[in-house]
Amino acid sequence: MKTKAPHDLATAGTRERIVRTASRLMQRQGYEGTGIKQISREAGATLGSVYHFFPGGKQELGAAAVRLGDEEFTELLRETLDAEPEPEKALPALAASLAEGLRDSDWLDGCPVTSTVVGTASGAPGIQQAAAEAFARWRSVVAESLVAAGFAAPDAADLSHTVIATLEGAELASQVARSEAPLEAAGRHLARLVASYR
Amino acid sequence: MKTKAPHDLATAGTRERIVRTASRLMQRQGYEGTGIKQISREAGATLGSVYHFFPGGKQELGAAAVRLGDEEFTELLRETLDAEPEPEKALPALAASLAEGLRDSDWLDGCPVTSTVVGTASGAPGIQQAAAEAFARWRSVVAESLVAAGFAAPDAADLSHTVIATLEGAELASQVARSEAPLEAAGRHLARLVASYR
DNA sequence: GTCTATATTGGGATAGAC
DNA sequence: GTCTATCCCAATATAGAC
Repeated sequence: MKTKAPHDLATAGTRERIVRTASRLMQRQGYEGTGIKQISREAGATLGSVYHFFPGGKQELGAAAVRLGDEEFTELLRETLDAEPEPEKALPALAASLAEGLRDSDWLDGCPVTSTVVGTASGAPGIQQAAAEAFARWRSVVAESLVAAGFAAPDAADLSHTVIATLEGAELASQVARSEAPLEAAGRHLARLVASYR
Repeated sequence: MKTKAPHDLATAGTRERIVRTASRLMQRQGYEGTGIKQISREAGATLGSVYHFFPGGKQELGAAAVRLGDEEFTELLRETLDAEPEPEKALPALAASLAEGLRDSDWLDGCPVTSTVVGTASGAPGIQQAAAEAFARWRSVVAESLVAAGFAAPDAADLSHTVIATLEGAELASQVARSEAPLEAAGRHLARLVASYR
């Protein structure tokens, strides 16, 4: 098994510092709006190191950044859904978590996967695929949680589509409006929708 | 009253050709991924004409592109909601319209407002504000339609948040997954959610 | 209003010493 | 693995003739 990743940037290895910096910058500025030179500078690495670890250049780095965002949100999903076995309570808590992250960053930090993949559909298949895998993984985490809470498997699979889509859309709407209202409504309405399948 | 805009690019004036081309390109490539030279070339205008009509440069043009996307989706919303007075039927129809647009463009044309605004939050306040106004307008169109269908005004205002957020998120999820499934589920679940407030 | 030419900056990417 | 220097090109924006 590989060495576990340290959680703070200071003690992380070069490769990991680069990926985390790329993910954070692309989350705020998008893929096209983020330069490799800026990433290397803010990660405290040289341009040579970036191309050493990512010979595929910016696209390979973007795909790695999306995969990191995938892992992070997967973890948040699992934690929140495990902490509260009733989805009717876990879903509003999840929406509140997202709202907190947005507000604490002054509405700058939305979904890192969405920010990175939007606008790259045409010319970066690796990034598009990494994002598709992220969405699919999140859905399966939600679906498993619903099944564990006693929902029928087909209902759970179906609902997982809308849970992820609604959270994504509400996070975007909250960011644009600079208001927690869309995420608050989303959490409440998702709980109500799920409850209607009991 | 001003002259009505022609609906095909060929007979449109220069300024309008530029805005429409910018909107279409930014929808596919994002704001940062789209160059002014590409816009001028594909619009059949010279660079000088672009800066003549948009002295504020790319940011002013981006804001105009977002406003055009706002108008277009507002129109689709009004048409669909007026054609079917029952929201339980209109909402799935709306989702199906979005899915059709995505599939017909080979999953390239998502929401032009979202594509353009994502990744510009930090440094382009005009674009961010135009997007905020678009989301607010769409919400109010949905809320008015729900009130007309007999829903209580507070419920309608509240639901309008989730209707827009879910459609946006599902359109994004469908685009990334290259599948109509997220939008199909969204339309069905929104109808069910709205029905629960009857 | 339209066009061409150009100034200037920064982008991604590479080479090769260490 | 790290670092510096550099190539090449595209980006936004401007100037000024017509």
